[in-house]
Amino acid sequence: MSEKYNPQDIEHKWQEQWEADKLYRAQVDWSKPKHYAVTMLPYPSGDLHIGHWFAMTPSDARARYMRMKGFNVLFPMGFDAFGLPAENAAVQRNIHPAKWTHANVEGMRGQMRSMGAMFDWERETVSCDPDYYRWTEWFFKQFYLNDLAYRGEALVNWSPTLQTVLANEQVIDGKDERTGQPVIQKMMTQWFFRYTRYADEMLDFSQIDWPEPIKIMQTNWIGRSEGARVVFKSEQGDPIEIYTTRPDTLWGATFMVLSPEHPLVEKMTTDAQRSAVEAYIQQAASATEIERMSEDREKTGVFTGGYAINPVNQARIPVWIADYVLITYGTGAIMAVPAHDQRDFEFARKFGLKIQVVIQPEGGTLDGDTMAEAYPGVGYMINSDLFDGTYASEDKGRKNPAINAVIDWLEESGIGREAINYRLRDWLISRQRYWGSPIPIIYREDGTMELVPDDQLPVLLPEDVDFMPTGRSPLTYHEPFFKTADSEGKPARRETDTMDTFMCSSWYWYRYLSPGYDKGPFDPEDAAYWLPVDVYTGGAEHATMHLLYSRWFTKAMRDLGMFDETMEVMRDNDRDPAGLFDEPMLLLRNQGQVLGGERPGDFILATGRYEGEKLFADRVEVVGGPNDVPAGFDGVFGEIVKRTENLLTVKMAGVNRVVEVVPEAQVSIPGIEGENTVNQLKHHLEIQRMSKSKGNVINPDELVAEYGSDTVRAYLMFAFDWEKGGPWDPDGIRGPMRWLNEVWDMVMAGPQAETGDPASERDIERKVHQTIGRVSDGLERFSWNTAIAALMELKNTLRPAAREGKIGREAWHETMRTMLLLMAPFTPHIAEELWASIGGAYSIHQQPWPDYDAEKAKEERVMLVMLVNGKPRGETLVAPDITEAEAVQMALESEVVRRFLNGGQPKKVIFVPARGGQEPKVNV
RNA sequence: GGGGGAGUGGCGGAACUGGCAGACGCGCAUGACUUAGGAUCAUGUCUCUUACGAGGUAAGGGUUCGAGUCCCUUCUUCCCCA
Repeated sequence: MSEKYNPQDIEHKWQEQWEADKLYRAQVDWSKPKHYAVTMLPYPSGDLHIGHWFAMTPSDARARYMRMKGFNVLFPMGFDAFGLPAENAAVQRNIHPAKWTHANVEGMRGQMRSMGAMFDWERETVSCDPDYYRWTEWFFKQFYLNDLAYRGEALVNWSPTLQTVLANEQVIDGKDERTGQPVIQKMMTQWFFRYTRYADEMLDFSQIDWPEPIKIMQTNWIGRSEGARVVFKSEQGDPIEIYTTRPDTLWGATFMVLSPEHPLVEKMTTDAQRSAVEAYIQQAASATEIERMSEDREKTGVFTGGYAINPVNQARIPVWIADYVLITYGTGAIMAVPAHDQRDFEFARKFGLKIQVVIQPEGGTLDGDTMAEAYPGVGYMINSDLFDGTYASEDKGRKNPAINAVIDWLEESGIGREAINYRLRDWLISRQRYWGSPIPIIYREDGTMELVPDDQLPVLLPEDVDFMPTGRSPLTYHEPFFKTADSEGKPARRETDTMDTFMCSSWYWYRYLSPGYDKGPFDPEDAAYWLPVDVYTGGAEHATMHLLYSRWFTKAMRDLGMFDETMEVMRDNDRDPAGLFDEPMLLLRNQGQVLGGERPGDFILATGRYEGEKLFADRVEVVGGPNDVPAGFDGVFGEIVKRTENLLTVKMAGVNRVVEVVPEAQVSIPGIEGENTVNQLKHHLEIQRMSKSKGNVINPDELVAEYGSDTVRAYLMFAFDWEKGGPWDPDGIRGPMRWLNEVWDMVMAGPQAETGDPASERDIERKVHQTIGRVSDGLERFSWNTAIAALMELKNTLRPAAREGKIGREAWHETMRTMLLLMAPFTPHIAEELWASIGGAYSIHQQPWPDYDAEKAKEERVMLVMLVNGKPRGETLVAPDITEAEAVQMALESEVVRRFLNGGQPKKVIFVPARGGQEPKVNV
């Protein structure tokens, strides 16, 4: 027996060899078909965790497979390097974000090399490098020059104590995460991209193969609705435009509701109502939009004292303000039709407003005074002048006869017009942070603004900055940065907001193509060959953000002519560019998350009132462990094993106890100053999801040191449903470890006989071809676990046969060669080493993928399964291509079937022919 | 609150268009070899039943010759908006 399998001896060796030979450098080669595979680039948090391996190594396996299939494969890697954690580190540890980030990039790049992936490191891009963000800024300029970027008003999180804007992540439960100070919602001027311009096009997925849930989520996120815009007038004559999806209910509008932020509120408010209105506006400012959209919430609102005229029937209706109307959706004002809209109904009931029925269900007698809930359904229009009797179906938009007729009439009479509305809002890209790409804008003394000229790009982030622990961006108090001059040399102020990091990640796969190129974001010569991205892999959590921004970006680039040159080069090379620049990635697949394994939960002390076994806790304290329980403590204490909302399951003396944390409970969490809330407790107790702060990290470096990279790769691809992910099980890795050990021993042992047993060799050949089919299919379908299961099965078949000398020298070599080729994408190092040991030519990764031969894979005899009423009753050996007539006859004549039919006649006879590796079946 | 998933042995999971549920692996059990075993090898491993057989894919209902797969109701759970 040869030496034992020791991954440490071979993995590093081959990684260096591949690197030295530039084995994975991808070069444009028009004579070969290309394959551009991208996996989402990581944020350089400092530590590569198992989740990165889970996302990247299967993508690598597939890229390797495509290469063996004959494609010229580009598989690059980079870092999404701007973002808040670097700034937090700067405040907490007094390290400059750039330094922190680059150190992390260094470290992670090194860790990533141990994956043995075929990343082309010469194409690495790091989004915080000036060489990269120069082009992020350039994109901003192009969007601005083409009316895709503009300045507008938006609600932001404003801290009155700190006098600064906070990012959403910095706000928890309406308070600043760090200081616990209250945060209010305030309208401020921000930069936007015209996201909704491509809303309709983004609803069209016909050109891309993306997972169905992603398409549904994006569709709902865009939220297209059809309806009408109608102009009401205040009694003073000011127009108040509203948007409605139900213009057929206009006659039932008995009041109007404006968002508290609506510009007309002040003018409409009467003196008598002024103080109430102002108090309400202040109260509304402290609620977040998510809270305001919640339908369960008790409706609140205040009468302005003003009235408006309903343009369809001249009715004088009161105007209210309420926080369930959002300034950022539609027009910030609604007509309220309480009879047919549930939220309006609840509002009207609460404040005693009139409810007027205008859609009557067939044969029904709805009455506004007595109805218990809004009736949004089907019926005939009533109390609607000339439209009385028009049928309102359940269809939306123009398909509904009532809506259709009313829209026509609104347009004829000039009261309103047909309109499409989107839930999607424009993309707010301003961030009040330091560590992001600067916005290349200068504000001049006269109030106008100008763009920073191209030859001055990038606007560099200053390095000599101090971070104050307030959450305020240092750019706002760094004079050398913001004090500048305009094109005429007059004093001017530079924009101190930076761009959303989603901007950086919306175009990085273009930069990979030519990372050093300085005449544009990418070189058309490279782009013409590689684009578009053929396969994109990453987490589904990016469904409505990154993946939608990316589509918008590509469409905008296309319309601004940024691909024109690329298309020219394509045509020069006889490649038709039609439709290739409408979408960034043709095929998308998502992996799930690998969760941390078991770990000790947080230990808490809780006291309060008992109801049976359950404790309603009004005081909860997070402590280090059992040693921190005060003597004589009489509440519930123990480890939290589970948390659902504010229900905690606490393991106390081996018994699980349920603790409900009441909303006003007094909570204390070490490390978070001031008075803590239930929400912070919830936040703190995210016990499952893996992250460094939660202490249940699986460190891939340690696993690699113990088992080797190939085993870790194989385990990650084998033990999970890739799309689902799941908790890490430290024991399961033994399976793949044994597999590789046994493969190693088997190959190293060499052939045990000069000539083998012909029948066994035929069986082996069949198994090999079945395996080629199954492994290829698994790789095509992103079903790594079934592919590896097939390889394990092959090993299980080969090993005893080889050991017993049933495979002759020649067949043995042929079989092992094929098996190693099939393993190469998954476990590249051991495949290379064993390949070399049996005399294969370097490198196995440059060999063609084995051909599948269906004839060789075919079984000679298969079981015919005979079922009665869907239950298997018997089986018999037949030829795989048995005809229906033969099979049916065989079944009907068989003893088992006759016995189960019990002399009766079959209701129906169904024959299912053999297909896809399954046996033929007869059901009677 | 809204949106999207997922519930299959002790565990991870398989079952591609409805067609023998539990492939492959972990764990476990029994035996073998060992000074030893967290090594290796062999066999077994959904439940009930002596057997014939019956039941079984979160719960309940439906469609079908046939349902883990399709439809309806309920429950649980994870993710995203955060």
